[in-house]
This record gives sequence, C-alpha cells and structure tokens, in this order.
Amino acid sequence: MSDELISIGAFAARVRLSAKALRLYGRLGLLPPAYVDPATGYRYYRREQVERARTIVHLRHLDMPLAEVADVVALMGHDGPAAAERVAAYWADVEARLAGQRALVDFLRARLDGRSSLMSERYSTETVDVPGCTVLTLQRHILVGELPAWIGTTLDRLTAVAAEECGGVAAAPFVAYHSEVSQESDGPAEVCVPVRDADAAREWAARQNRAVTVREEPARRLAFTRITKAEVSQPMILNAFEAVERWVAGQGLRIAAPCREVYFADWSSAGPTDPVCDVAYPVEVPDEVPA
Amino acid sequence: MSDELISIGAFAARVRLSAKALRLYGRLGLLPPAYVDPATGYRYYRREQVERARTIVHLRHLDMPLAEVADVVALMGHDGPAAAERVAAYWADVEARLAGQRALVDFLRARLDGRSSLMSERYSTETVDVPGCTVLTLQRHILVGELPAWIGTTLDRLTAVAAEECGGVAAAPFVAYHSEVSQESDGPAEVCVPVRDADAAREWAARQNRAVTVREEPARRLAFTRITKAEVSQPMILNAFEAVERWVAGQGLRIAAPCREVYFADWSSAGPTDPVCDVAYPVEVPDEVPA
DNA sequence: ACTGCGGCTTGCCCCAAGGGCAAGGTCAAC
DNA sequence: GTTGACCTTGCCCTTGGGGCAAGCCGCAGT
Repeated sequence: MSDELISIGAFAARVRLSAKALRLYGRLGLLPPAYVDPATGYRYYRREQVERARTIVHLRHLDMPLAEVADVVALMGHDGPAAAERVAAYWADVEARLAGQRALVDFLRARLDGRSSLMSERYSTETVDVPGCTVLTLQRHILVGELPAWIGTTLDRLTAVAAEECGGVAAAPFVAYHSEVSQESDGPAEVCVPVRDADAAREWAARQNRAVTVREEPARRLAFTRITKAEVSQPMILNAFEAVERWVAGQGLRIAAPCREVYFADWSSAGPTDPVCDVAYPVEVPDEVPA
Repeated sequence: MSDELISIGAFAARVRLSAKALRLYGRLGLLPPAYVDPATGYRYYRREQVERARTIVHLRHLDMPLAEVADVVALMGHDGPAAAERVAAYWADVEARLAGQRALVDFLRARLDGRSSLMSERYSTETVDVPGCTVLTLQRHILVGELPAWIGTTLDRLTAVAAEECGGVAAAPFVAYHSEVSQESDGPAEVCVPVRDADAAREWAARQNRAVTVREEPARRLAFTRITKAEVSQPMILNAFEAVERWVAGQGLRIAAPCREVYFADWSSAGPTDPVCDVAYPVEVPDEVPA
C-alpha cells in the first residue's frame, strides 16, 4: 500500500511546492526522493514523505532558514516535543526582534511627521572637559538586541577587574560606538573602564591574553546631554544622540571621535526617572586645531 | 559652515553603514554623494546628508526593501506626514503577515508535539458520490492572506452570474486548490460554481472574454469532513485536510484530483459553530480503474 | 622629495532560496 | 510511431550587501 512512487510534479502538487524547491531540498538532504531512477535521473517520492514535506512548507512560511528547518525535521522523526520547542525558540527570537522594530516604527513615524522638533528641546546640551586616562576595554560586534545585556555584564566584569587588579576605577565607565568602517547590523561597540594604575592594567592584560585590551584615551571635550534610565533604550536614546549632534552642528563645532554613553550612576539601584547616563560626542577643542 | 566634504569612510562611521552600502545607495540614487572627484572617483558627503542616511538605516532595520525606502525618503523631503504614513502602511502589512504566521506557529507546535493525533478523531470522514456538472470557474494565484476575501467576492460574483445568465446554481459551489506545479507562496486556487444551463454559460463566457471560464467537472467520489465556520480559517482548516487525507490513506484509497472546499451553506448568515463547508478530496472509484 | 600606510576605487565572486528559461531525454497515451 | 506533457541538468537572475584583489590616492613622517 505504500509502494507507489509519485513523480516530482505530482508530489509537488500534493504538498504545494515547486519541483525546483523539491530538487533543492533533495540536494540538501532535507527531503531526498524515495527513489531515483539510475538510468534517467527521475526522482520519485512516496506518500509517507508528504507529512515531512508539509512540515517543511509550514516552516518556510515562517521564514525559517533551510538550515534550521533541517534541524527541526531531523528532530521531528524521533523527538516531536524537542522539535516543537525548537520552533517555539525560533519564533521567540522573531518576536523579540519585532519588539525592537515596533519601537523603531514609532520613532520613525514621529520623526518623519516632524513631531521630533519638539523633542530636541527636551535635551539640554552642554560641554565638559575630561582629562585623558588609561582604559580597560573590550570591543565587540553586536546587534542592538543583545546590546543592553552585553553592556551590563561586560561593565560588571571590567569594573571588577579594575577594582581588584588595577588600583580601582578612576572615572565613569563609558561605551564608545566605533563603527570604524564595517558593521553587520550594529557596528563594533567598546566598553571602556578608566583605571587608576595604568601599568598594573597593562601587565594584567598581557597575562590574560584575552580580548580585553588596554589603551590610552586622550583628554576630550564632550558635548553631552543627561538622560534617565528610562531613556536609555532603543530607539529613545537615538533622540538624545540626534539632539546632541544637532546642538554640536548649531554651535559650529566639529565631532572629533565616535559617540559614547557615559554611565556615571549605579545602574541597578537607579529608578526609571533617575539620570544615569550622559549621551556624548567628543568635539574638537579649538586650541587643538593647528593655527 | 556646511561646505566641508566628508570622505566615505568617515561618513560611513557617522551613520553606521558600510562603505559598500553607501556605494550601493549612491548607485541607486537613494543617497548620492554630494561631490565626486572627477579625477579620482572619490566620493564625498556633506553633514546635511546624515539625516537622510540615518533614516535609510532605520528603514532598513525594518527590513523595508530599498525600492520602498527610496519612495519614503523621496517623500520625506517635501511631505513628512505622507512619508510617515507610508511607513505606517508598510508596517501594517508586516503585522498582518505576522498574525498569520503566529497562528501557524501554534498549529505547528501542536502537530510536532503529537497533540494533533487527538484532533484527527474530531474529524469524522465519509464518502459521497457527486454527479458531474458544468462549472463556471475563476482561477488565480493568490497568497493565503487574501484568500478569504477573494473567495468571498468571487463566489458572490459567479453566483450572481449563474443565477442571471446560466439558469441558476445547480449545486454547492466549491474552491479547488490546483497548485498544478508552480506556486509562489500559495498555488492557484479555483472558485467553481455549478450551473444548470451549460450552453448558456458557455455562450456567456464567450461574450465576456474575461478570466471566467467554463468547464466540465466530472462525476466524483469525495472523501469529506464537515467543518464549522470557525474552523474555516488558516491554519485550523489544515487539520481538516490532514485528517481527510489520513483517512483516505487508511482506507487504502487513492486521491484522484486536487483537494477542495465545498460551501454548502450561506456564509453570511451562518454563526461560528454552524457547519458551512466540507473539506474534501476526490478519491478514485474502483470501477473507474481499468481491469 | 620620498616612502609607507591606510583609505579609496573598481571588479569579481559569494550567500540564501529559489524563479525562469533553454536544450535535450523520457513517459504514456493515441 | 508520434505527439505532447513531463523530467533532467545547467545557466543566469533576483536582494542587499560581504569579502577580497589589484591598483590609485592622500597624508604624515622623515
């Protein structure tokens, strides 16, 4: 009762796929034909393969990549619940990405509508000169979704190292957004913690042979605006960056280095309306410019 | 103050794009450099272009295709609210697609979990022989999202034509899912309305020169299960199709033609729990098979 | 002025997930 | 035996870039 072979066209119609897609899935081992005529190369399928094919179709309708589809259908054969969980995990990722995109839609609509001109008045900007220092840094390419978590854990780690090995934290830690030239979705971000004992830091870094490096951060003049914990989130924080940038342009100043977020307060003990962070752009100091 | 030219690398860092992407956007006219050195081909941008570039970046983060991004930024210059509305419309489309995918996730998880084996008992399947008839048909490639609306309006139109021009509706209208060989996302669907006066139908169709055609539908033996109005929706209806298919396979029968939905009740007056539709597969009649 | 290094240019090939078409071999019905 | 529908492989096309090579360019140090 199951020994009937179905040609690729008939099978394609049954599972609502194109023959081309079936050939692709066969090549990838995702859904190999039950039998291939060695003389003619004709592919033949069996009725039992319909279920697997339909599952693949459904997963593709969720825009799941074929590589992940392959994992799910491999699981499906012997561990249905695990396969179901894999699908759930995939979809949770999608929903998470979507939450960010939804916020971005609101932000963009407001901006395009011209309503954001009101917002720029909320961000009062001023400048401050900060001395140079030695910083412990960790840099990484990262997507917006993981940024907050990564910043949190990395700040904690580097702060602990600074306290134990480098004479303590010398000033407020900050995150610089380099984005030197390439970016995959969000350019390289760099967590920086100023330390008191530069030599100890360099020694420690040499011993560790890790991604953590030590460098000199020059003295800067920063144009900055202070924001609350609630405002430190995508895409709200973009308003702050834009406001500072507009202010800098309006003052006739020039941006000298990548933008940064300076975390001067303790994150975990702050409430949503407490100021915790300065959104800053280093600007050129006139004296620095050669006459 | 705005006459400073920014090299592509510096500009890329400012707006968090790759130089490659900037070159692409320039070629597409989306964000052409303010100046291109005719001798060296070097591209230079201006600070004023940062806003446009950032908008493009945000729109791309929404996975908006560049062609549509081009429309939005073109609008942005002179009609902000229109641009904002375009973004809103785009996002509404995304959310609509997502609603369907969410339902599909639930369906798939249940199926992979093995919970759907219980469901197959809900669908009691039987067979019925229906006589051949002449049908007025309209066929179209369509995506799942538009299916219900298209079926509704097309059924109404063809039913009206059948009543006025073809001696009336001879039997329950149905929708056949051909999916002959190609499908873009959901294969060709065909709305069929049986008519009493075959000759009048053929004449009418010839006069109309439209997409509506007339054909003979042979006598069929249908394996079917009856579902309620609430169950006629993606992806719930898939359970019914699968149940029928399993029943057919279990009986040792063979599917003879594409599956169909037979609408035997008045759609608009039916409540959610009223049966309105038979989900059916034509099966081979043993006598038809040559000895 | 020379030299080096990093930035910039174009051009080519690569990815997913197939669609479309061409040239040719096969199957099944008449 | 022939026709027409079906199947095969192979090639180029899509979107939105990434990566790399070869070769120019600009700026800083000497």
